[in-house]
Amino acid sequence: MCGRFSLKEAEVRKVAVRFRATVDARLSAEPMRPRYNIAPTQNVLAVRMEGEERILGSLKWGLVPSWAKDASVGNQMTNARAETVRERLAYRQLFRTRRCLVPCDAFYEWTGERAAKQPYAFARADGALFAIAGLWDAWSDPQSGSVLETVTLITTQPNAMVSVIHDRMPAILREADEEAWLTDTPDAAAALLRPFGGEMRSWPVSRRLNSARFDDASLIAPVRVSEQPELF
DNA sequence: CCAGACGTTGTT
DNA sequence: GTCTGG
DNA sequence: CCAGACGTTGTT
DNA sequence: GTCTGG
Repeated sequence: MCGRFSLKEAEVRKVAVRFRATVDARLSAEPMRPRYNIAPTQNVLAVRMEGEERILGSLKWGLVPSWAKDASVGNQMTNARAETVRERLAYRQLFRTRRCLVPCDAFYEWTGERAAKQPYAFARADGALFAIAGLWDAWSDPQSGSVLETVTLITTQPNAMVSVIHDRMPAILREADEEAWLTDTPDAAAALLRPFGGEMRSWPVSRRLNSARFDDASLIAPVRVSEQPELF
């Protein structure tokens, strides 16, 4: 699945250039830092269409559908399966109208038992930014009236490299397909949700990554699995 | 018609 | 075992 | 995704 | 909000 990822690029402006997007006015005030351990419930950057324009903004990871009675359902909706996303009632409509791109430079998958969960990082071979396919929605809090914008990340079958570690991976779009994901028909968009075919590399990383309260550069450094100390 | 659901992962 | 929080 | 909590009463 | 099941 896709339950953690990194985005080391802290310059929102640079991310916006890569995705040919305009920075959302609400983002300018938010200071950014490099992120190595982005977890569900946290805010992530996302590119959405607003009319003819791509807007780079911030969404909370964990979809809260517009019809939800309260925001807690978002905890259970961090991912949507590519194989069924067009059937599922909670996602069907969003697939037609609210697709987005989530910028990322590595994602993590785990192997092993609960007592010794070992994470691995996966990145493009060239280290470049890429986009995970997402769906977003806006939810109005009936109490306060404030609007919460949220996102879910689509998962698909693993490619050869990821399948060694895990049986799911995020739906990564080729750069050439990003425009179609944002603007083309649902049928055309659905055809883009395939296991990533580009060259990737992977390496084991620190088990400190397991705890979402850690977030520093050491988390993405390669480790030797056999030499990791007990940490919890 | 109304009521009730609307999700994924991993683990067993 | 299952849910919540990060 | 994983980690950590999972509870109430009364008193400070 | 929208769909499914009864």
